[in-house]
Amino acid sequence: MPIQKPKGTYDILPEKAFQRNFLEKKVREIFNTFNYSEIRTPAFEKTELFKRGIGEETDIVSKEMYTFKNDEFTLKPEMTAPVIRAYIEYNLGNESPLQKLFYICNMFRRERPQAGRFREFSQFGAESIGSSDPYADAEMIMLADTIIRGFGIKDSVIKINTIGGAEEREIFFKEFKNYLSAYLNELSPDSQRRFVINPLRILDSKNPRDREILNDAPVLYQFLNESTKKNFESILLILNENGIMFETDYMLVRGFDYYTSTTFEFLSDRLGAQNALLGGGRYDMLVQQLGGKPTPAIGFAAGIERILMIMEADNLLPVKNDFPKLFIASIGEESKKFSFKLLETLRKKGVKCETDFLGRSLKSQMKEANRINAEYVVVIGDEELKSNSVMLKKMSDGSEVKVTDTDNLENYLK
RNA sequence: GCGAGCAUAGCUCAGUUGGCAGAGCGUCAGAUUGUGGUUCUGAAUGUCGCGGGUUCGAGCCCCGUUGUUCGCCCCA
Repeated sequence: MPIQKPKGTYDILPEKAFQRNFLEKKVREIFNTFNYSEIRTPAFEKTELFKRGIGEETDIVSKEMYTFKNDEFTLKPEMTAPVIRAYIEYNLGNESPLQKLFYICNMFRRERPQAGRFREFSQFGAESIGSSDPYADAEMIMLADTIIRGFGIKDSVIKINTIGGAEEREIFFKEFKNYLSAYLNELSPDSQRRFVINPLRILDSKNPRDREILNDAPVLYQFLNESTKKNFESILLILNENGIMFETDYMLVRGFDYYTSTTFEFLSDRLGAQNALLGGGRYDMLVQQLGGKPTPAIGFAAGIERILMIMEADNLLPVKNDFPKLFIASIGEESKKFSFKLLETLRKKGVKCETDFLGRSLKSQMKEANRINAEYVVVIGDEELKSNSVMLKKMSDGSEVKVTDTDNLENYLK
């Protein structure tokens, strides 16, 4: 039995690699325009980081992490905790009161694979650390919006909510649980479980009966402080003033414990059962929680596979088109020697070119040149060696020109 | 962790009540010996996912197993 790739992973073959490079290049350009700088962190971290950062009770930490070496280390399941760890470790807050960082990297979660869900997957994301200004929230959402629209994705909907701070939520939970306790038996088994572990997640339930019950439930927003609400209103106003289309959704909840106040998602209904293309929010307590000074921060992460999925469906991805400029065909040993030298000379000058390595007939070499979409072909045979000149053929129209200055062949490859 | 579907050539897939393993695309070669694309001719490539069972006979039926896809959960 040949060995296969691990479950939930994928190989990126050349055609796909080309598309991902295209996507990453575009993402980098936009991050750069918004003055975000790239940060890279190790593929694995101390397990403790994620336990403290994401929350021990979350599904990810409790059952989806790839942990090894006596539970000491874990392949990163998300990027915010590692970025904040580095922020604290290198005192980046001292270097500058506002750090704007972005990343593009792979992450690991031991989930059952599904449409748009993998065990090793890629995200790009940004973290803006140091500001609690509503304009920082707005910038983050506009940055995400610029990237998503920049890809030509049109039907993604932005949903925004605020979930307040821990104290505000405590008050809400009291009322919320009180209300739900009357319906406890009617709730779905999942929601009954959530009732104990993480009541906030019940707001997210897809179960129809759960949704009915939620219709008359207390709304979190009403339990938030005036300042929290005011801040949220400011963000919405700024977005409006800048032409960003969004919907507020008081049911929007996110999976990690570190979120406070603003949360947002970019949704699409074309991702199978998954619907989030991008998700993020404010996490004003995390830096402190991980041992740093109290520092407000906000960020987002976007699923690259999910974005590619939509772009593929909408024909927004480029086809690999980095073809060789020249194919050098040769006939016989002597000419092969000469051809190989010519190949090397041109490559040193930066010309993308190719020759035959299979000892094939001239006809086959021509076919090969055509197959790889070489723009030009030269045939090197005895005649060419004798006359020290070559016929340069343009494949698109079959036209040929005689070139005697073979040392500077690149000048004729227009 | 739970549920459902699928597994035949490199790719996409046919395969009849159980009776010789197939097509299209791709790959390779040739169409008078130094010029591609179009066309024509030909060729190679399969443990029918794997292991059992039923049967004179299994790609097809049954059981198990692995992989995969989709959904639940969760998330990007």
